[in-house]
Amino acid sequence: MAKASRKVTILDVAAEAGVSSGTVSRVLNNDAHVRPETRQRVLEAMERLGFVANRQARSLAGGKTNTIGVLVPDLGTGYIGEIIRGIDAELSFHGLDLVLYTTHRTASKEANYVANLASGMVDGLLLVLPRNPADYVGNLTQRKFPFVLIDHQGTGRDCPAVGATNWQGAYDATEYLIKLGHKRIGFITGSMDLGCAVDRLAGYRAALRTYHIPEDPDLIYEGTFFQPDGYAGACAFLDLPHPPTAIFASNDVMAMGVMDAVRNRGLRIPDDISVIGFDDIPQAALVRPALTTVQQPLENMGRVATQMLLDLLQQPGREVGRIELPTKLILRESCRPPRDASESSRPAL
Amino acid sequence: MAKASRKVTILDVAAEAGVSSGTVSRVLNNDAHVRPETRQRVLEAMERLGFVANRQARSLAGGKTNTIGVLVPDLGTGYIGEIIRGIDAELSFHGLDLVLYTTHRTASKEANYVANLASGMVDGLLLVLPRNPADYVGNLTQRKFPFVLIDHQGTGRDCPAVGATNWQGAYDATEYLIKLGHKRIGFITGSMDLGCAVDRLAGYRAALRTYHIPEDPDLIYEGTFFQPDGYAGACAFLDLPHPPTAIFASNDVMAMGVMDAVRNRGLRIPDDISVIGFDDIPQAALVRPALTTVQQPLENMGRVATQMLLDLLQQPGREVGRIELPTKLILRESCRPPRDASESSRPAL
DNA sequence: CATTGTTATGTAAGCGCTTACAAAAAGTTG
DNA sequence: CAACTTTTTGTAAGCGCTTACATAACAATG
Repeated sequence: MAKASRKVTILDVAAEAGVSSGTVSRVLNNDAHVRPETRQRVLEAMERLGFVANRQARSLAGGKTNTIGVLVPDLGTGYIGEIIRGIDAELSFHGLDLVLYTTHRTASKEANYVANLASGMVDGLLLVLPRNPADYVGNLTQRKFPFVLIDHQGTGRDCPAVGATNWQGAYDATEYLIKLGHKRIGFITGSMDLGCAVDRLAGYRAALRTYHIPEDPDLIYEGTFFQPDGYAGACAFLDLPHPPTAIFASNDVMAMGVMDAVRNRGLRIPDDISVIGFDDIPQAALVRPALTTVQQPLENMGRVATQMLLDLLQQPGREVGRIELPTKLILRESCRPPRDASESSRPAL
Repeated sequence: MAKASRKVTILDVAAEAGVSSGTVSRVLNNDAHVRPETRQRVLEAMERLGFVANRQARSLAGGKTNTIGVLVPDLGTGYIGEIIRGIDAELSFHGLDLVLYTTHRTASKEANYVANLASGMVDGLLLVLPRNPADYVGNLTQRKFPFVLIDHQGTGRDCPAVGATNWQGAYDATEYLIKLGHKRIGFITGSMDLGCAVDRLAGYRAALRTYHIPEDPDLIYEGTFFQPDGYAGACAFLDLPHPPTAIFASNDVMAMGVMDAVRNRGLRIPDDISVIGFDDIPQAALVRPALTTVQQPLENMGRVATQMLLDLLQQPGREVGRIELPTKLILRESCRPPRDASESSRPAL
């Protein structure tokens, strides 16, 4: 008995089952207008011949690819991997394929991929940490092409997007440090061309304002989400005449760089300097002291974005806004009240 | 001027340029038999109309998909991400698409995907950490369907594969611990249905034999490459009447579980227990103390495997064997001589 | 039993492109 | 200039499947 082969087409199955190719196609597509006995006969013929449908032909003839394009800035970080895991799970569940493209953080490459993919190559797009969505969001929306942005803010227009409460997360983390008694809190930003980085900085600033702590520009270091920037930012802060007593980094990887720098200065965490990160990647719990961080529901973001996209596939042009999944402050061991804090200096609650 | 749209076909371009669709196709495929002036005219018409070729149609008519299927057991770990990064880079360079499938470590799902994908859906397959290649390797080889196994051993036949020197890597790591003075070295295996796990255990055993250290079955814990097994294995070792002074885990993720368990016992790394992992995923350098580990050239494995596959695409049926890329022991901070070691107890060099 | 309505199946055009083969055009040689 | 060769282009079948429409078969009703 022959196994799966390129040569078995619906014509072969039709001949084997004694029906037309149209009926074979109906069985393939679970059309209701097939008698159960006929359906069974066709399915058995498929099994006997080892028939496997040709996806290209189905896409071309049916006008659908059953494929979703996923654009990511790069690979290899746990952050992206967790999001893709959620995407992959949802797509698998719905029998859709995932085609992966890496933009290498290049805006022109991103726009180029989008233009190509949205021209019939995929049924929809998931754009993870997009660089310049303003370049193409208007066009996609006008054409009712289904897409969802993941972890993004800032196109100047309402469009399908899933993110986390970056602002609130950063506000909560800063507030927590303030309530511990910290009045000088260093902040290391992410890449400021990304909306999530902008929101986290804004949350930090808002918490300072709420508690009437003046913002000190020397306590804000612009980073790029990479570990060396955490290290460099912490060194810059510790070189100040009045160094901070706490450092809040915009992601866990940079927070680990901060921890390195603090230790290299012979200082202790959290006795001398408290540290907070953002993301709650698995390693945050593994470092010592275990990192206090703002947890992002990465995998769930992937899932929710995919579900949103699938809804859009069913109802093209439907109005969908932004969904923000809650962040959560995860308290571990990297924070404590500042050394010179006393009860009288605590903010009134 | 109209931009990319599904509606522009080669017929439109042919009309615009005043040639036949056959000529448009020749230009599309860089056929030599087109006059330069004609070619230019057609390219300009494509530009004017915003033509984008339909990939499904090209695949169906031309019999090639220009797509490579990549099967992985799961996502979210740095290990897989690094390999995919290498694959992605090579495929991008050659203008091929990457379609990603996750088998969720299920052998039947793996075999099913392979059967489907190898039936004209993709031009070739890259199988990362395959579960049961013996199920389908014979069929693929017989049909001259191009595939490459990544990080695999044990199909009982020679076939295209890229791996790392697991045996040598484990031998080197164990040797290093022995030379530090450790005589009781715990070993946590990976999933023993994977060849790489088998090789690592074999390398560990070989090093013990070389230095005449008797193998103690209580010092070998069978794991599955997941972090909880590292934790559980370390707990089992530390509960022994004569616990080990060092623990070598078959991958970094489990090594991090070991670190957790050691700390929860109030012990210090490396003062009380030395720890070694395997892989050198990015996170290995981030934990504290930084993990000594056997580095696998993950990204390069992805690259080399992809190059091998591209060669096979050009010459189907060509005989290709296994390539092993060298591992490398990366010394960091998680190891030191055992507490009771003295110079006289060091093995003679 | 005749009529009407519903379900099931067959037929064939077409999805967008490739490519073999035929025809036309261009170039070379004696 | 005629004959021959090479290059370029047009034509049309076909890749494997979908699906609109026509036809056949079956069921229900008066």
